[in-house]
Amino acid sequence: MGPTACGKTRAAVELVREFPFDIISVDSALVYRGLDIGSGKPDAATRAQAPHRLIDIRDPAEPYSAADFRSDALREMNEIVRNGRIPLLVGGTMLYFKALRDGLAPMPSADPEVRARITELAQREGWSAVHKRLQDVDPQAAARIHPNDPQRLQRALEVYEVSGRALSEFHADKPAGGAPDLPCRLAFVAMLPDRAALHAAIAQRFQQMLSAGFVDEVCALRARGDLDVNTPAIRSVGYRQVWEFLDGKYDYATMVDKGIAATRQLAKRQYTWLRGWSDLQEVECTLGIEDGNNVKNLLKKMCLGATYW
RNA sequence: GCCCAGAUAGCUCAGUAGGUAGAGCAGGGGAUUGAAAAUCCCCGUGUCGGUGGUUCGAUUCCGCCUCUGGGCA
Repeated sequence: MGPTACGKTRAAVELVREFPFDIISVDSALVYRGLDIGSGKPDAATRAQAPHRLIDIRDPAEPYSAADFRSDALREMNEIVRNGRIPLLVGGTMLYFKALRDGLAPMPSADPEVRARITELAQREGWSAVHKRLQDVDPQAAARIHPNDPQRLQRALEVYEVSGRALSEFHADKPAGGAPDLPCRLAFVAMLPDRAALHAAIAQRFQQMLSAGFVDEVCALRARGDLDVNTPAIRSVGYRQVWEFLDGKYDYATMVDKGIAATRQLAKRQYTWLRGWSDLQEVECTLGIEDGNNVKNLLKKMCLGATYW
């Protein structure tokens, strides 16, 4: 695990050379075909050397969710374990890691029609109306979810509309102690570089993406005609800013600044997740080529000291 | 060289009829159950360009200086 641009892929590629690991990507943007440059997707040569599962498994117009990830990842993990190998989950989407570790309460999945109805209500009467309605059907969720948080309000009301049952009840159903369906034990290792150093790496990488044709990649996605800035895939860091630049919302220099800032903000949220993560092994991360070795050495130590596998 | 307009938070700027100032963005902290690279919450002391003067008190008014735009030569 680690924030964006910390060198997870590079380290993973080194690990598969030495350990019997098969890589599973834990990344909500890499699942989309056609989001290559701007998502930092490992290139063909890298993937030939170190195959990644759960990359390019969705069209950008299709939704993907933490629940989808969980079932996909479990399927892949089972197969890898059956082959006598070890799953190496690599990525920065911390909710996916959490969903995998703790499980998710069994609940109805997203329903586009219900969502559209709730959005319509919000447009007509404001999100406070949605919050009020939620207060009637699920006071517990209404108390927990901030009235300004449209995404969570919508989801909570959606669950009720679809099932007639409160989101909070579904949550309460989930047995504490989590996920008995994992095919192996999980060990969490994080790369957490110095923040200022990461910021420099983020800026450099964004420029590299632009040199590599990021804007053209977004042009190609726009040319399809069925995507817009509200599509989850296009809301990804960088894609949204390039898209809005191409819309003429701001100039190129502003796009670069906003893209880099959005990436830093993503990294910040990833740090927040990881600071609170229990049983986390932190590996020394200097953003250099030696990081792969640092991870290797840590894993060897963990093998000696505990029975992780 | 002359005239005009600026100079206030990291950036863009607002403001103070004279009582030492606040927005947006950036940044920091946090939350996170089928959109999560998403969505949301909380956090604002800074020689108010420098220096003299007027004043009980100046970032605010006045003079000079410096710098930055724009105009005229």
